[in-house]
Amino acid sequence: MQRTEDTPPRPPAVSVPGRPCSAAAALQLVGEKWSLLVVRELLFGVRRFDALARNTGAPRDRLTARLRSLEEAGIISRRAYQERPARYEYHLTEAGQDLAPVLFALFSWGDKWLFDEPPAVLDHRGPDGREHRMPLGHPPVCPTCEEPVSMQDVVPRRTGGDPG
Amino acid sequence: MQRTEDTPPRPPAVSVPGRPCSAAAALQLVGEKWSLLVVRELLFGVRRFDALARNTGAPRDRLTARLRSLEEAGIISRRAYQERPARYEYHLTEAGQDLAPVLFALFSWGDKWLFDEPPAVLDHRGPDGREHRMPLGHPPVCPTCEEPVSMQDVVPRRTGGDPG
DNA sequence: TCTTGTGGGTTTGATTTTCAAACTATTGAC
DNA sequence: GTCAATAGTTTGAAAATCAAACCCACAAGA
Repeated sequence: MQRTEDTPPRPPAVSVPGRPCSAAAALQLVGEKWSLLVVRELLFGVRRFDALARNTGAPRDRLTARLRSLEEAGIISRRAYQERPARYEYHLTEAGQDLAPVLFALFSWGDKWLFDEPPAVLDHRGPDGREHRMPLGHPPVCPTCEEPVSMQDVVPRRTGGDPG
Repeated sequence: MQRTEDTPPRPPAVSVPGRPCSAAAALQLVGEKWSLLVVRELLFGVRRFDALARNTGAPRDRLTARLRSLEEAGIISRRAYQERPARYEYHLTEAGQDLAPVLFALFSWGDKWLFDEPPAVLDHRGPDGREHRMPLGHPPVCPTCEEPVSMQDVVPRRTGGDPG
């Protein structure tokens, strides 16, 4: 299936087994091994195949497969940065950049539960150009009632569509 | 390896290939297929094997394997709720409950990019006991400089440990 | 007593994924 | 003419996944 030049990359429709759920649908596109690590590297600005392989640790053939499926999912785009010899680099689409909160949440959880001292910290470059440590891991707050959200108090409700 | 009654369930140490990173470490524990969907169901209060199998869509043998590895990872605990016949239910540990933000981020991304109308919405039961729709998907804001965070402006820095 | 149902799994055998390592192809630099 | 760099592909073996069938202890109903 060839994507024409002018088709805006947008994730395709997915169907999920079990409970109808956006998170499950999301995981169908980014839940395979290495996929989110590839997104992490692209978020950090890494662009080239070899660097992606080194920084993720993914086997090269798996990396190739993931890059293809992420591209098909509209999460990354591949573009040549030179011809002869053909060389490519990978970029996140807008949908791909929007995965940053997922990575932040994983960073935060890993920092809290898996390490006494985090193996790496994130610095944020603010609008003044200066960098400062970026703390992660503020618990989610319901923007409506402004209470911290415990999932105990969250109930999923189906919207339209076929009944289960 | 038997876990004694008094050992508090805490995720074990993990090592990751590629870039040293808490997110990668987190994915080693919850990145296998079905794991995060199991956590989702437990967050929703589903407790029993059969219901977990139905609601996630996981094959029963995979579900068994995931429940065991999540337990070993200190993310869930298994307890008998009756003997004769032995019947079990599954609960999230504190570490497991802390995965809620990861699921929220996936919900949010899926809602935004994969559906015109979300297949399910989350309602929040506030402290007054009344329920209201819970909007997801506010972009992350740096708590230090209070700017919305673009990952373009985030740089990972290694902390102590062996140099790469 | 015999059957059916429920809960929580195992087992089976086939398919699919993953893996590390070796290999290829194109080109520029020395 | 040899070397290195980039972006993969190929190979053959190991591991993970799958649907479906099976199992066991018990309870309820006929």
